[in-house]
Parts: sequence; structure tokens; C-alpha cells
Amino acid sequence: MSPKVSKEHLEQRRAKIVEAATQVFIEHGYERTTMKHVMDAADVSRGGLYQYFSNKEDLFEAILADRLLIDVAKTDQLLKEKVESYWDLLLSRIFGESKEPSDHMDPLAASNLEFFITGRNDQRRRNYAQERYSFALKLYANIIEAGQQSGEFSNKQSGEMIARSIITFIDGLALDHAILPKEDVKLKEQSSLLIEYLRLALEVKN
Amino acid sequence: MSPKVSKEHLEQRRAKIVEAATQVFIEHGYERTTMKHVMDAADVSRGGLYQYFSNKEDLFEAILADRLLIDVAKTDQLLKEKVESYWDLLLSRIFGESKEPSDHMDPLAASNLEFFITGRNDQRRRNYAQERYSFALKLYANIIEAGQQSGEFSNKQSGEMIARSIITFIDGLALDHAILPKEDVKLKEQSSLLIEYLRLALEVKN
DNA sequence: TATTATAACGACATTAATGTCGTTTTACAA
DNA sequence: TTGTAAAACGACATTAATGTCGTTATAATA
Repeated sequence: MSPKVSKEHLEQRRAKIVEAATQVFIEHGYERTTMKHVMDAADVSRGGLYQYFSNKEDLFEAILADRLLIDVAKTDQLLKEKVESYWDLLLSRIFGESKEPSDHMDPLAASNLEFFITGRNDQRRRNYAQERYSFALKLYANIIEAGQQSGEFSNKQSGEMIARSIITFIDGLALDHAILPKEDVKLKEQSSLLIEYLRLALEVKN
Repeated sequence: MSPKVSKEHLEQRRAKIVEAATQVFIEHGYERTTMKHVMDAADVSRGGLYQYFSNKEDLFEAILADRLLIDVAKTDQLLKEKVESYWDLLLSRIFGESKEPSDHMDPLAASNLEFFITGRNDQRRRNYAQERYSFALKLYANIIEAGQQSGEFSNKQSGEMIARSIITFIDGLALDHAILPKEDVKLKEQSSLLIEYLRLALEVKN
């Protein structure tokens, strides 16, 4: 039963497909992307592609899973490095290492929204969405609630609700970013408003 | 049922199609809806349907246009009735007549997002989206800026940016509402948070 | 009542994407 | 080398939706 090709080879090929597919999804979006697009981009035949992924959904979920892993690793890193202040931790979580608002948006974000919104009538897809939401929620809520425990943040507002509102706002930004010209979204400025709001709601000194 | 015209019959038939199509879009979403669905729901033949709308996009845009008209009428009504305070006006604009957060969401909202997000690579669709965004922006910004002029609102923050952030947040709510269970979106509570934020940002007395 | 313009119909050709399967190729073990 | 398991291939059958067009039915008109 020994395989005819090495495990590395299989993983390399899979990785190549995933990488190519990611680019395709970024370019065409989830719905418009076809397996043919991926075949061409990854330079693989139809049969070859289906050997690794049984359909577009399977492929996209693989991409999501890969990226979630990376994200989790980064978060762990974050938690190990920064404990100076929960405020800084929160900003790092929202904006990444720089802790500063920027005009950058994950290029796959739009396809992501598309994936979940067009699949909203599918129970499986809904469950998946909720899982990811809960995960993100916990991430934010944990930081905020810890900050409230420590006295760094006010607890006038429920930490969980603030966490939810952060997610809502970021989702709104991703959505608008996907559709509208940069001049309208004003990603950076709106992110600053978000910070301003959090400062007020959590009564952060600094 | 009604050959060789009579303007009323034509309009009635068109209206029937639009109404049926609206229900279909609500049920299946924009992408999954097919002309066959609409034919069945409106009890009209393929040829009959295409006599009124040349494709799904055309049909959906007709629905959007119809609804925009209604919305504009309501807004005009609002402006003529309420000028007591800009704060009330703003709340009416956001939440409707009740001026109160609720758990209700336009049932077509999800298809709407879908329409724009899946069509984001089409220039025509983008232009359309931007037009509607500008329209909504102006609506909010006008109220806020008038309130700032009158001294009712603080002008520490740019009225336009606050207007943009309102839209962003509402878009985020619509998106999350489309995908997640009610228990996670907590529409009403999050809307209350939005009010709280606006109160702070605009330094509303009351 | 007869005429006629055209709304409504539905069969059909077209297009496009999907997933399968029999065949070919190839990497590895023997 | 050589034999072989299975990776990779690509043709193909299938499915599904689209928009068109020739035909049919009928409301308005004279």
C-alpha cells in the first residue's frame, strides 16, 4: 500500500492549487470563479484538481481553514508578546502589529462575505459562519472583559456587546470596501472613528 | 389574459411580476434565484416575463427603483412633519417612525448586499452602488450637519464622517443579520449601542 | 362581427459549468 | 531495470439556466 508519490509532493501540489485558487478568488470573487479558472491558474488538469478538492466549496473552505490557522498563530504570538495594556492588545487585534488604522483590507475579504452571504440558505454554511463568528467574538470579548476586570476599561457597557459591535463595524467596512471606491469608504478615517468610539465607550485614559 | 394593451393591464401585470419576484428574491437570494422561479411565482410564461424584463438584473433593478421611490416619499413626509429636533429626525431616519431600535430588518436587505457584492467587478453595478451610497450619505449628512449648524450637535467630529460610520454600521448589521442567528446579531441591542455612540459623538443633551 | 396589433406562450437552440471515468503517465519499490 | 499503484489527464455525459422566436390567443377598434 505504499504511495507512488511522496507525501511532500502531494502537499506541494495541494499548496500550489490553494495558492493559485486564492488569487483566482481574489480576482473573480467566489461566485464567478469556476473550477476552470483554478485549473488554468494552477496549471493542473480537471481530473488533477478534483483529486484534491471535490468542488469549489471544498476548495474555498480549505483556503479559509489554512488562513485561520495562520491567524490563530499570529494571535498566540500577540498574546505571548504584549501584555503591557489591554488597550494596546485590543488595537493590535483589530489593526495588526502596527496598532494603527490603515487603508489596507484583506484582499480575500470580499469573496469571504460573498461565500457566506450567498450560502446563507445552506445550513452547513450557516453553521460554519456561526462558528467563525463565535471564535472572533470570543477573541475580542476576552480582551475587553480582561481589561474591565483589571480596571483599565470601564464596564458601563457590556464587554461582549462592544465586541459584537466591533465585529459589526468591521464587517460593514469590509462590505463597503468591496463595493465602493476608496474615496467613499475612507477606511483609515472610519477606523479612527472606531478607535474614538472605543475610547469613549471603555473610558480609556491615555 | 390581456393582449392588445390597455395601460392599466400592462402596469398591473408588471406590478404582479415585481411583487412575485420580490418574494422570490427574499426566499432564494439574488444569485440563486432564476427566471424560472419568477415565472412560477408570478404565474407567467417565459416569453411573457421577458416581455417586461430582459433579464434578472433588469428585474432586480426595477424592484430597487420602485422601493427607492417609496423610501424617498417617506423621507419627504418625514421632513415635512418633524422639525422639532434634529436628533429626533436622525432617529426617525435610522429607525423609521418609531424612532426606536427594533429587531426588524428589511427582508430584501440580504439580496441587496448580494446583488452589489457579487457584481462588484461590473462597472455598471459599481456606479449604481455608488449612486445609492451617495444618496444615503447625503440624507444622513444633511441632518447631522444641520444639527451642528443649529448648535444642537457638537461639531467636534465631521458630520459627514459620522454619517459614513452610521452607514457602515448599518451595512454591517444587515450583513450579519443575513448570515447569523438572531441571538448573535442582537439587532436591537446593537442599535442601542449605535444610538449611545451617536449621543456621545454628537454630544446630544437629552 | 370582423379585423388587427400585440401580449402571452412555450419549445428550442445555445451556452456554460460540473463531476466522472477510462486512459496515460510517472515516481517509487523491488 | 522493471512492475505497479495511483497521480494526472482530458474527453464526455449531464445538468441547468438563458434568451429568442415563431405561433397562438385575445382585447380593443371599426
